[in-house]
Amino acid sequence: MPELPEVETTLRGIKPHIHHQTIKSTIIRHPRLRWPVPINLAHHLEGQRLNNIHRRGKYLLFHFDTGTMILHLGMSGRLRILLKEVPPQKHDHVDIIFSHNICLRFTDPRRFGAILFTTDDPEQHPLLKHIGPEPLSDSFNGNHLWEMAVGKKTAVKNYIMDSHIVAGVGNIYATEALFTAGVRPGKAAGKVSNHQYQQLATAIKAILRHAIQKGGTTLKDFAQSDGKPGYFSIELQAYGRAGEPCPRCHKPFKSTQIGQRTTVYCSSCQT
DNA sequence: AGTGCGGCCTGTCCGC
DNA sequence: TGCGGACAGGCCGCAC
Repeated sequence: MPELPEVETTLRGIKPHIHHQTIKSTIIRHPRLRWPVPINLAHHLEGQRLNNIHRRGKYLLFHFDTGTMILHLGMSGRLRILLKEVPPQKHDHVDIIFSHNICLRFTDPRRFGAILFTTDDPEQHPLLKHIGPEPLSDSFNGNHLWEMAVGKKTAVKNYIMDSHIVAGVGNIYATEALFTAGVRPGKAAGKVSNHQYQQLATAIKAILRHAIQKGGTTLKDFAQSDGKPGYFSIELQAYGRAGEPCPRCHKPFKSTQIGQRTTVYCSSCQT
């Protein structure tokens, strides 16, 4: 499922093919995503030149003179570049075709993804307005986590997955970062020490950077025509390893539910 | 205000 | 082998 590194890799994969290109047509086969795809999306896009694309958290923002298309991959969404015509498959919901006949295809089996359009400042859009700092920026650090956590009783894992605290940390990398930093995921956010938050911020940055770097090797996959997704996996130390021995202390990993999400941790190494 | 949980979806996996 | 059910998951938006 796309986490921030996959979204960043998607951005890098598609951008060279469509940057500064003009949209010829738009095909919406299935408008029922997380929210309905705007009926007038084609009206906003057709004839428009793509000025730029950038990422905010797990959102991709496509900038045009007429406004901004906001796209989220949800948990099963994919974007591909098609260099030639490829018959659409079952879950290929939206095609955006550029004037040089390159197609940007949005595929999403579970339809938790979203495609929206705003004519206003996208940073002021309700979905983006209150989002926290980018995890790889300098404004995200241990002090930020520490300061925002004062008095919070929610589990630290929920806390770092809250997009208002920091943008784009999902279940997989939250689990991994908590393991790396030695922080128990169920601990109340307000009870985590400043020292642990420094470790945690460092771990979040490191794992995201590592995953993005790994993703760089798969960029070519975004322009494949055979439908192979351009995603990748890094070696995960804790996520999905319930019952397996902790690589540090060899005690079996425990599994629990926090905020209705599967959480794996080492009861000995994470305190 | 802060916190927790319901709901949207479908592919995959498991047990019968 | 076929089928039903549980599960996974991001994240908004509601309810307490």
